[in-house]
Amino acid sequence: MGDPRAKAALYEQFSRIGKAMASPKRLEILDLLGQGERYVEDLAHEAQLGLTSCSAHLQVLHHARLVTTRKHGTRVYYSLASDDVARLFAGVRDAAAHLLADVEPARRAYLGEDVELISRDELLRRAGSGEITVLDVRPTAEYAAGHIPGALSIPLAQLRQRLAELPPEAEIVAYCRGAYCVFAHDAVRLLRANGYTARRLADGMPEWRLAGLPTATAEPVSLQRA
Amino acid sequence: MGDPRAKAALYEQFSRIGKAMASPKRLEILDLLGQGERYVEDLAHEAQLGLTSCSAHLQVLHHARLVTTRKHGTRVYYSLASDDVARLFAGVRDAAAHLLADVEPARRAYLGEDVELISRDELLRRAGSGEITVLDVRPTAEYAAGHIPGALSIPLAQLRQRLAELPPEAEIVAYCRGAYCVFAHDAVRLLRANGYTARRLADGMPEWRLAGLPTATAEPVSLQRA
DNA sequence: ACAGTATTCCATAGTCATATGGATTACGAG
DNA sequence: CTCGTAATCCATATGACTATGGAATACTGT
Repeated sequence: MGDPRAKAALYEQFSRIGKAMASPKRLEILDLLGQGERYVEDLAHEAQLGLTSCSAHLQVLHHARLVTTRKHGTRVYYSLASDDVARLFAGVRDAAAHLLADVEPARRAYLGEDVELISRDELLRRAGSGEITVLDVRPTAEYAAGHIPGALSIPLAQLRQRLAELPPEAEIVAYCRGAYCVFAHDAVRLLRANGYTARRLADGMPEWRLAGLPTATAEPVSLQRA
Repeated sequence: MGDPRAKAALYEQFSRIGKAMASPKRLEILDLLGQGERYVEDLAHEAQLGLTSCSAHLQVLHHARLVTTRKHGTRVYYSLASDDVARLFAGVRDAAAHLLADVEPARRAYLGEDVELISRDELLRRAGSGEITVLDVRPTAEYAAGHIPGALSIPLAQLRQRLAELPPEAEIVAYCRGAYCVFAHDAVRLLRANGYTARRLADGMPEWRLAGLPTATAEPVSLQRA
């Protein structure tokens, strides 16, 4: 049946991927990197980690080759090694959602009440007619790194002050990092409270990209940096 | 940006799946369960684990809901919770193969020289014509749990004594548990050394099933149990 | 009810993972 | 060349994971 030590060595290699995804903080980092490259301090802040812990987690991900690095000036920018990694993260996240009963209460506790959804397919069907305004509520840097073509960029933090930029009659579809990101949830609730017709795209930018749909980069349609 | 504790709790849930796949032995168990249900002692023997360690690993997998149990008599049979789990394992394994340079040498060390391949597509194209004999070289229990319709069952351990059962002129396609299983490799090498034309199906039973292709169960075409 | 077997539970020892603070390295600006 | 900043390296304390042997539990067959 073959050399047991060689077999163990092979599964040992496979497990490097599993080990890299065995920490909640590392999964959070992978999720963030799915939006585009980021440098260490930024990731540490966003994932609520100490700088050294964050760096250590990034080393683990790098050792498992899930991320690549690029040096620019004094900063080190990390990105996902490939779309396979984004798919892998999505697989783990969705498997958890299907298999673990505790995910649903945790999701509700974090995201709050459900808001009305629209699927990617429906959005694509109705997008051409001009009756829908697509709104990207992520930070501008993530919008710049890749967004749905034609989407407006208003980060959630600025949305309340910039409601006037939205066409009052159109139906608004807000999207963000994904189904487990608060931004679009909060945005839809804010918009509806202000009389808009608004729904949330069922998933976020990474899924859009993985579905092979076109994306646009750079030059925000709107102004930036609050 | 939402409650950090709630966010941590959510990613904590996701990481339960990652933690379950963070051990080489547990991945080996998942791979085995992809062939069909198995009881604890059998798994312990096949994965070269002590009984209690194996049971403990199975508890971890069960706690992450990757496996389900069925009691029959004094035995507990474990199976994968769903095809999603088989897909998830395949994703981790294939990600490792793509991302980690150390996988290829480990594969060669375990499986030996490469043997000639045939893809699922080519097999399907040429299967109807009768020029190909499909040979399942896994243990009979795994054949019984699900095999390619029309495949002959000759477990690798019996192949040398039962060469006469194979049509001498036909081209033989051997398959087993998957691309990282020794059985089909050894079978093809044995067949070629005995003058047969033989190739290995590029992947195994789980991939066949996940591709939505038909499977047959029970009643081996050939006799059994050496 | 009793003996036998499969599995799980429990306690333990050794190893590995995580977070953190201080020192070190690498780079760019002046 | 020197200073300031970003990131990594190093040492350490704490907590988690793994394998294993012995005890306890659950079920079958007689």
